[in-house]
Amino acid sequence: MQKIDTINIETTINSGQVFLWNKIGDRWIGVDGQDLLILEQSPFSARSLSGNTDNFLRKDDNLKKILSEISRDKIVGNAVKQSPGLRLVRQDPFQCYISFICSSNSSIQNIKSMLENLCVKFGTRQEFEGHVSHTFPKVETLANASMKDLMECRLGFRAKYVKEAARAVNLGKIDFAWLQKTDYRTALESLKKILGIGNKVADCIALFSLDKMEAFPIDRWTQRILLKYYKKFFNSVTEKPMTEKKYEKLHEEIVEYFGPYAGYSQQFLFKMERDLNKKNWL
DNA sequence: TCATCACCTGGAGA
DNA sequence: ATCTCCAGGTGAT
Repeated sequence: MQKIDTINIETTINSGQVFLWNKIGDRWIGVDGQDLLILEQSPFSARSLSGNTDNFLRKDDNLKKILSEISRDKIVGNAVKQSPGLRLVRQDPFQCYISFICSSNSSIQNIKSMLENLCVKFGTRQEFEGHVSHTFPKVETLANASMKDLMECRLGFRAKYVKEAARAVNLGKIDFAWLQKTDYRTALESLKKILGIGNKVADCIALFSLDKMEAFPIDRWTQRILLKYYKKFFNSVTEKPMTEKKYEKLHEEIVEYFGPYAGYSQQFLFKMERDLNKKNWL
């Protein structure tokens, strides 16, 4: 039985929050903004170019409190038991922002491929403990990238979204430090002004990089989960794609039901249902 | 406010 | 081989 604050790396990497990770031997190697991380399960070790891994691993979270709170819901409680060591990680906001813009109407493999292409074309080549990787592009680089280069990364119709989104950050219209400090609702409104960011993508960015624990991304999978296990609590949920208004209404009901750590609940539920359907991530 | 529909791309199944 | 459908959605009518 592992301690409550022991992270299970593979479970966490394969829970749908990150894309740029690869397992090489016993090591998980990942890109987080300008940083590279190497994680090993046993014996546990976490190392990075920057020297700081606590931030990424959310060492400041009170897991005991969070897990016990979200486990008050029986189904979430089972999901928590089913995926011991599953954690949220705190991602580089710009990478997270671009990643989920790229995620729209695409498959996991495809998203990963787009992001890898961006790193190779626009990132910095780095060597870390014998592994060669490319870091994520800097804001300015992506903001000034040509459409031709972006299209060569196979972004398809997302190329113009990525370009404009990067420009918005470069111009200061999007300020991640500020978004981190402000409240969930304000952060969401700000993000949704960007072309290519709707409710779902905004929620992913808010949860995975802006410390908004009440963010609860509702995608096709989450919707299925709500319909399957929580129909009587959220009677407005259907299998049809949701409109803007319905999404917001449902989210309010969700936070009311799941509480301030709804984002953590979502992570466990999502992982549970993906496993049930034998869907792997990376 | 809501329902349709198109959208780059690559992989899976018919 | 060729086609169709779909994948962690979103924007434009």
